[in-house]
Amino acid sequence: MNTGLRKGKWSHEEDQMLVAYISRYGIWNWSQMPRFAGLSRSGKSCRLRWMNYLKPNIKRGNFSKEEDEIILHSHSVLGNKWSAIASKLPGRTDNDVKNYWYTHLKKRVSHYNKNPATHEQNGESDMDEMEQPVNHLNKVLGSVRFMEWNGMELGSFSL
DNA sequence: AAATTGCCCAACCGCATAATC
DNA sequence: CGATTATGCGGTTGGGCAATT
Repeated sequence: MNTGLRKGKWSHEEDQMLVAYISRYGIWNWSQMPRFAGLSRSGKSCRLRWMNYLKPNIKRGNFSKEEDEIILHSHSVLGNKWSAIASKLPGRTDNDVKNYWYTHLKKRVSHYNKNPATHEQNGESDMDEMEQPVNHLNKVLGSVRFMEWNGMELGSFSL
């Protein structure tokens, strides 16, 4: 049964609508919000998009060596507790950590476990180009609007 | 130049837990 | 209280792009 809700990648316009709505009314109920915001999306989809992409202060760009260390160590202690691991990394989301783990870190683990002291010396890190953490919201909203939106009390959203 | 393979990650799904009725 | 509804989490994957053949 098709519910008529959109799925898949978020368009620029949808991003705008979600941010515009949340910036005005905050987060009160994910499952009801999309119809008030004029979005043909499930609440789940909206929440995910916000949490992983549109929410302020999300760090983008490559992970630092320090972040690698924290993830590798935390994972060795906690296992696949992505949310718990991400909470140790300001600005990183659980999804990002999970993706990064599977795509970049997992292959290092056997070596890391056997030889934690030396795992650093092979220059296997992906940190080379010093790339600027592009704020995607600038593309979405334009920097002026973004600033006034980002400047408002984020605490009132309860993240 | 075209086809194939590999890599990456945004977003999905199902389920567990928490909140609300 | 039990039932229903909302949120949060982790595993998984579709599809785009890059690299390779």
